[in-house]
Amino acid sequence: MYTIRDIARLAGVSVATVSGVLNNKPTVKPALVGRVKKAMDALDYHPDQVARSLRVRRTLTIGMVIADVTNPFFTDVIRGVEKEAQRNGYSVILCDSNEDPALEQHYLSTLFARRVDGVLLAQTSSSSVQESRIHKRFPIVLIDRVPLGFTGAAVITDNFSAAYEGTRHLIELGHRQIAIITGQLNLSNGLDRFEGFRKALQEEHLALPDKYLQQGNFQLDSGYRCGLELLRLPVPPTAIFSCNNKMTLGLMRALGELHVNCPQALSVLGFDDFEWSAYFTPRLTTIAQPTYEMGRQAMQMLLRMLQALAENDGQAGGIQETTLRLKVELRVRDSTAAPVPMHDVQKENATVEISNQG
Amino acid sequence: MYTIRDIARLAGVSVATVSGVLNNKPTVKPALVGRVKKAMDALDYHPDQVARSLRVRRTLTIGMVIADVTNPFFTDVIRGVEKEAQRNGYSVILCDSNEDPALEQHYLSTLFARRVDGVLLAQTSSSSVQESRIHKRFPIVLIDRVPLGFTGAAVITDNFSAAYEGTRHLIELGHRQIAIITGQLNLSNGLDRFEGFRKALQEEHLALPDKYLQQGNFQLDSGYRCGLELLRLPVPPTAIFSCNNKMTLGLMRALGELHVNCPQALSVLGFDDFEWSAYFTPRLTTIAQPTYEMGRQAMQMLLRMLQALAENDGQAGGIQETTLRLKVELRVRDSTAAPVPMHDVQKENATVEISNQG
DNA sequence: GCAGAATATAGAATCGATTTCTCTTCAATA
DNA sequence: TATTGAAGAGAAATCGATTCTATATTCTGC
Repeated sequence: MYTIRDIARLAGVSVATVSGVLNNKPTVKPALVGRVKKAMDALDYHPDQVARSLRVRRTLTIGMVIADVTNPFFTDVIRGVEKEAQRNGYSVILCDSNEDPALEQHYLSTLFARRVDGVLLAQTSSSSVQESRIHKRFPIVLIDRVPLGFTGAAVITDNFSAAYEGTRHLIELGHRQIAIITGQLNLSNGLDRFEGFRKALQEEHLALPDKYLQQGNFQLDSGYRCGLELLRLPVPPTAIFSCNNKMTLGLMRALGELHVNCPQALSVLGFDDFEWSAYFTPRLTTIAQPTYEMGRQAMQMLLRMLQALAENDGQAGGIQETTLRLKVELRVRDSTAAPVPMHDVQKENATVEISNQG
Repeated sequence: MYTIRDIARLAGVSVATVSGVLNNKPTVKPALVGRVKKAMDALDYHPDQVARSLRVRRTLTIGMVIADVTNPFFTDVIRGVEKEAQRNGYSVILCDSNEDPALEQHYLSTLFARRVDGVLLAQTSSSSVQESRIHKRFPIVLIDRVPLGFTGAAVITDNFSAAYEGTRHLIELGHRQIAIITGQLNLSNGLDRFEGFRKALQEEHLALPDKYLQQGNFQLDSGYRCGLELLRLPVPPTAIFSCNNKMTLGLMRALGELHVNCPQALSVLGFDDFEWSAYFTPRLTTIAQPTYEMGRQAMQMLLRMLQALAENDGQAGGIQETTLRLKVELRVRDSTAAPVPMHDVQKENATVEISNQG
């Protein structure tokens, strides 16, 4: 393993000159640049970023802490982050907190010890980032979820409007008995979706019976359980709004098991689009978040914060970044349709019974 | 930001003692350990891993280069890697090569410059790792794909047996006209799956018409295109073996568009299981790779290599790691069934024509 | 051709940890 | 009491870059 001194010796120049070449300093004479580069090629020299990081106090590395790499929502976000990071010479240390606040804390400490320049965080509990101690360590951009009332650096989607528009879609199809399967309500993504839903119902003076409000936890299993609950009600809803991709899958499973036809007997609207939404039977109507774009924007915001820090020589100041709220897109496919009048539904159910026995 | 000297001063000990405490050296007296720890707590001191890495020439960081974070196969592998890495104090720098050999090369260079201790690599082209230059830089464990004839450090699945068993399943159901949609054949995963398929056919003296062999590229679109191709043949197959998850989705889309009933008119067997295989209509019969376990095993293999290197003081030697080939599991669900006798199929096709027009 | 400014380069200090070396202190043992 | 050894203080070297300072060199204008 060669060092900058080996290169300097071979090229017959000083280490400062080699460093100048490495950092494209304009003061180095072209003739020397050539000699130095030739020496670097000859020894297949690659400067040690660790040493460089120690000296310049920048690692060109950021940490990304997410709740679940397995969720296609996050993988698309990762793609956007990675792309933008790579374009700017940054590497990304990925940490999967697995929805565990303790593990999340542990990862944040590790990232700090490794002196990452900044962090992108999809927090699992609202408490962890409240601590200003953590914010003092490095710039943080929140993704997808923010604590209630948070207005700082973050990239999220306009969950309220999204849920509102989605629910309007169901109402406009003629649905009056609409149920919801929510996620956790202590973070913005869960709560705002519910509030948007509720507002749409209220505007139309539609009731939301207690039984029609099922609280899940964004996991597949909760969608399944809440789905069974709803479908077995004496008066089941004619449409269900499921607040994320995994719960929608669980819900579809419940439909399948109870042989409930979708969309004839029940319309399903799911939050989060994903590559295979369009391959389901029926093709799912979803609310698509601009996942890739969220990743890109979050990384760009973090880069701006890092730049500002560098320019102000470590002092906070300059333009403060504020929460960026991206628009979503309603993708109407085949899982939502006008409700069938009540007696028709009962006929439908009768048919289902027969096919159950057959 | 405090340094080890600040701690030493505050605790009234030497820096060597603080270092001893940090590294759990048994020579430091318990009383001093307490005093040092109190000082560290008081200043919220977190030792600089960058400085440490420079000195001890280990970063406790590994690189992971994969072809597509968006593929659930890889995200499950990542989970396994992350878990095992975290348990051993390692961090993971994730790089998504996006199936681009040039980008893969770029990432390998970056990882080297950052002095990662080792690399896990799902290579996109067989050429890149052949270069011994790269292997000299750091230990590498290949995942999922190896160059043909490779026997070094790698964790893959037994693709040959998997494809063989899967094809046997189709044959035992009574299928005689079986087609395949393969991936690229220049890497082990693509080729071995095809070979296993071919062997099963040969044993039963079943023909493989040229038209029944469709070469895709592991992307969704190719599964769709190859699927259309197969379904429009004058004599379409009664069963199709699709060699990865994305192509299976594309194939299912082709089925849907042509209104081909699965499994009545056509059986589909897909390589790769994923969380939502069981939520399709029909539920997909798949060959499930132990993805999480692959990640775990690969990380463990890399850790063993690192340990061996440390013990031999940087000299290669000791036990050489060899390719680990994990078993797969055939998950029979509803997309495969016995073929319908020919005249029934024609009836079926007739129905299809009608419903096409309707 | 030369003073003085501008600039290229050499040499040394630096980042913050680990580690080595010398030397002191104190306790246990013969 | 003398001897041995352990624990750790204190100072300095080290990892491999960057960067500051001082020196050497080139350039400009008269």
